[in-house]
Amino acid sequence: MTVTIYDVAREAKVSMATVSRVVNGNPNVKPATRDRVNEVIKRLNYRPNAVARGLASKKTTTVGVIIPDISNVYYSELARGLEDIATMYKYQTIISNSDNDAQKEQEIFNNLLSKQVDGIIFLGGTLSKETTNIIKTSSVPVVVSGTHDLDASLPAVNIDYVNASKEITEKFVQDGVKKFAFVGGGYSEKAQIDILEGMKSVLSANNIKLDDASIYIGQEQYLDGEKAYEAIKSQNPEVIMCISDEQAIGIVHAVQDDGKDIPNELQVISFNNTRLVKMVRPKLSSVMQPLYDIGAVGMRLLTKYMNDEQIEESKVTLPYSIVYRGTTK
Amino acid sequence: MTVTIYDVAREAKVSMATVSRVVNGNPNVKPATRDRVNEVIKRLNYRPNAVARGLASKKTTTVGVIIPDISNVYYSELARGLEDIATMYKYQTIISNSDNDAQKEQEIFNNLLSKQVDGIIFLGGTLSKETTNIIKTSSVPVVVSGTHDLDASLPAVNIDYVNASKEITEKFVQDGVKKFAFVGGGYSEKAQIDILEGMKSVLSANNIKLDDASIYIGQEQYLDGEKAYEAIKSQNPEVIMCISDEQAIGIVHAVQDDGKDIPNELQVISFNNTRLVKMVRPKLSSVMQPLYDIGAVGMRLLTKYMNDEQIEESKVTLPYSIVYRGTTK
DNA sequence: GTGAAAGCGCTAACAC
DNA sequence: GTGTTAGCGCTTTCAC
Repeated sequence: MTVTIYDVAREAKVSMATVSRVVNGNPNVKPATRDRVNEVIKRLNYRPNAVARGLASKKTTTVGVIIPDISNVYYSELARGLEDIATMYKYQTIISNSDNDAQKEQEIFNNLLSKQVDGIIFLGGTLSKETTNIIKTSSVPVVVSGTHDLDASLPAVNIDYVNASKEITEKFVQDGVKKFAFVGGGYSEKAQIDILEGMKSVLSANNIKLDDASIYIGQEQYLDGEKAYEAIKSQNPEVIMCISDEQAIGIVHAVQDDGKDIPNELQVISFNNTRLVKMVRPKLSSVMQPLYDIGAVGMRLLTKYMNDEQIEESKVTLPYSIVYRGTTK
Repeated sequence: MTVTIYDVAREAKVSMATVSRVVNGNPNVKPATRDRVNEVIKRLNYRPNAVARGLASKKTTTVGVIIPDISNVYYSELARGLEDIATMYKYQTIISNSDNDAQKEQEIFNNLLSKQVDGIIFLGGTLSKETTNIIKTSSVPVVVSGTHDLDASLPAVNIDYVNASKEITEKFVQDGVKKFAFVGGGYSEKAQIDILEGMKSVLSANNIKLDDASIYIGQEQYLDGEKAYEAIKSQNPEVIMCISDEQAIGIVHAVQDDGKDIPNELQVISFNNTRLVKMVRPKLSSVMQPLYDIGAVGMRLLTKYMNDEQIEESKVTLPYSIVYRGTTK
């Protein structure tokens, strides 16, 4: 029924080995033979069985992707970048949603290993200690994109959130801002830690306090923005620094509904830089980060590991820039 | 190095066949033997090789997903629904972006077949004639979610765009609207055809003309919304019906920048119902469609085909509702 | 209830 | 350049 390499060999009057050579582009085949084999392949509509090939060669040209939630704009942008590079290097991607749940992560990881993927890329979210440990004992290469493991020992690609946060905070301090607030939550525990670290270092250097009542940790969602504002408004912040764009947009609307003017009475800035930033009025000030590239570079790094290429640097830090749009003065 | 079924068999003093039975939950194993085997599996940390299993059993528990663009909010929502159901039925998903390009679709399709996927789900976009033909000759089941093939012969899940369009158009006609405009483009050729069909049937029944100058076909993107408005504003439409939310939001902002009041001077309604609809002010009126479910139901349908379950209906039409929010009167 | 053995479709030595 | 052969790790008859 299905055409196998054996059928092709018989029909072309060569051995399976020769057919295999032709299919795999091995140069040690006489052009005439090659042509004959190719003709038969076409005529019989032969399609190599990747599963059999995977079993024999121990390479599946498949990589696993563990992602918190593909329907989240931020992550789907990373996924697109990663997938494009994978395709470029002839890999297919098995994508699974973890909801940033440590147990699901581990199940997915084991499934991927059992499918004999050549490599795994872990996106965003937070890497739990257990997951990190399992990863470290595995023999397939793993790259982390858009987050770190807790002790930053795995190959990873990121932007420098600490610095971005410092830069922004300094700018506001120089503008005379005294009351800061921070809004985080969702999958971005690592970003949260970094951004708070940046804020706190600058603020304490300037003797400005960031008390707990001005920190809100919720969900990275639009509707949660309202809750966030509700939670911190009594502190009368002059600036709200928010990880997620979607949440920030929720805040902007909640503030406006509260009758306050943005940016004159309250400024908002976010760190995600999804396409959403331009879809609000006023446009959202944000840290521009190359989402697509974070995914793409992560996958490129993974291909290097999978092909045993020389790795200069297992940690890649991509540049960011800060764009002050309408929600800041 | 890697532990195989043979290692487990030797260690547990049984044959490979018995280990295989235990792993696959075959009941014909004495409980005592089962326990012993399970103990060894655990001790040796044995993990079945899915590739070998796939080769032997001709089932890979993997399904292929062909999607126009995973970074598009609309499609990533479908993808999430589909993936959840796949996980529930123990399938993994290989996801590839086609950019709605017929040639890429076919390449992806062939790659998936070569990987011996148990089924394929085709999302959104437009199915070209060639792709449709290839699909029809393939032996793996294929389900189409969020679009139809041109002669609607493949199993598919959709909402009834024609009716939704009629309903909306009738409402506006009753409100006395005389000048309609339509904005489409991007991946949604099928939706476009259906929506225009619905509009035209109602309009012609009411002797209202929809001339070509009031139809704009562009890209499903925010920035394209401005272009769309630029292109049709000279026609002074009272209502713009737009497939994509993102594009519709672009239109809303372009209209506002033009100094016109929404909804009093111009009304806008869209058909995608992504999360974006609530993230603009005024909130976007739109056709509510169950994106997550379109993906989920599609995958459920596919599992039925893969498991040779009874199929009552190969075409599923999911309900929609029309929500008039702030961009309509 | 359990084992032996034949494949699944391919790659990768190795020989010629 | 090309063919032979032995696996890759598992499932699946078929015996017993």
